[in-house]
Amino acid sequence: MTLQNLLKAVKDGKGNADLANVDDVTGHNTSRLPLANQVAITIRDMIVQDTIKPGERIRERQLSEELNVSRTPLREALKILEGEKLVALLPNRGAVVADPAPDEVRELLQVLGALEALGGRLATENARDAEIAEIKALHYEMLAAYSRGDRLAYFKLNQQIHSSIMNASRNSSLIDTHSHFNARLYRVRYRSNQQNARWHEAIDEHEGLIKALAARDGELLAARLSSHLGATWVKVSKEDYSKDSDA
Amino acid sequence: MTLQNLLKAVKDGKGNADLANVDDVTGHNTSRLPLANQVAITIRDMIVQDTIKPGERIRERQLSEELNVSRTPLREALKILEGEKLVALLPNRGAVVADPAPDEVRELLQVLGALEALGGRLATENARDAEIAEIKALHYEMLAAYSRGDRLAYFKLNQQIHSSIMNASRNSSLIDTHSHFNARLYRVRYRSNQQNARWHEAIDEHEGLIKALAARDGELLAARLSSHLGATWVKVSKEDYSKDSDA
DNA sequence: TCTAATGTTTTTGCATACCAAATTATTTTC
DNA sequence: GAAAATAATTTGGTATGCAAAAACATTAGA
Repeated sequence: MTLQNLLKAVKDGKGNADLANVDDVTGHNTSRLPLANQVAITIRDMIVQDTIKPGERIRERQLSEELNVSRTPLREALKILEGEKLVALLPNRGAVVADPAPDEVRELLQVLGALEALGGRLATENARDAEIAEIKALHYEMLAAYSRGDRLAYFKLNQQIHSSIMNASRNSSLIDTHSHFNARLYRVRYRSNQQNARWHEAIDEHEGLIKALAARDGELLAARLSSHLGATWVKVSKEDYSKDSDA
Repeated sequence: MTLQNLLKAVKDGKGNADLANVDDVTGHNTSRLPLANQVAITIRDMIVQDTIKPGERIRERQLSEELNVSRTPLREALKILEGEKLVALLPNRGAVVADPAPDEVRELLQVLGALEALGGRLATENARDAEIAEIKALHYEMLAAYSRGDRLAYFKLNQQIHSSIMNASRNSSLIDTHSHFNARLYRVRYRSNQQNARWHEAIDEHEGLIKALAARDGELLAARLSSHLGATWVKVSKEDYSKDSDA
């Protein structure tokens, strides 16, 4: 894409066409966000979706040309992502996509477990019946995906269920932090989902989650959520950590 | 501080004297960090220590002159702090120091409680005996401060105890996130500490914490930590939320 | 006197250009 | 083929310019 197009697009008033200028992952409209934040969203998506791979360098001049923004907002975006630990900024050596070591993944899963436990507890207090019904519905859809062997659909529904539980907690700081940690772990869990052979244990665990939620048993749900994440670590840690692709 | 001093200090070669160029709050040497990060540390300290007050506007030209940095790294710093929710960046209106509503404080305390609960549990597993002994020692110092009616010393020791427990968890992601939330709540808790009349309940609670830690009873410590934070909310929520000073 | 409309000044958001220092790539030398 | 010297690139930071938005001041009008 040339500068000309860009200028035109920009003049047209609604932002930069190279930055999917409509919605981000969470469905929010981003076109009126500061450019740096839009850029951050774009890069974040690239990282989470494995478009740029862990350890890969991000060259700011190059990327700024690809996205048709100047270095200034791009550098700001990188600072944002550094704060989210999705990139590491090495002094004088620029940005690389974060590549959490197994130990760090274990740590992150522990924290995520604690966050989800709290979220679960709060959800049993605050969720509306309709929300619980919807989560149940997602659960059945997930079972359907499982039954079909559709790992991708399974994975996405699984994520959706967990997010929905968090949303039902009504604690926006918690929701935020959770999605933050989730982003850092997304790739690892995606890969784990593709490789893992012990699918139906996870299904059983999920069954238990839904029951605890339906019964509005906060303690039980909290306990199950955090042990669920513990089990995730067991799976992840047993996997082949060597490089490969397929996103 | 004048521009002149600044220029001189900068010329002297080792960085910017207005950015306390040696150590930050956590005792780390910052002089080789990127300027934006140094600036972020400086502003963070100003916010936490109430040098700039909640709701106050941060004018980037003015502040960049005061700190003797250009607008670019300052803007990057603000993006960092926005990610930490210590400042809010309003489009076309710049930065204001975050001013969490009571509801948000409640949310944050819940999350902090969950984080500390996890930290406590892990600490009972991972702390060395010497660490526990040190935490006990801090506890007694805190009692001394209580006995003297020295609220400031009490407060700082209290913070230190909680941080020490988190450090003993050996989970660096957790430690990070905790200190992050702690920063957001620092001001509120400081004020609460100054105003609160029910000092000795807190002392009792602390007594319980230390016992649970010494006994390496993870569940108990976790439970007590999170209810301790719950009690903090009860205190905070009852306080006078209107403006005033004294930091 | 308060409100509203208008004009002026300030600030923000972003681009561009420039440069030193550090890093990386390439060549030369042994 | 490794090491050293050299060249090319990249980063980190400054400075500057400028359009658009917001804040502020001023004046006019009910």
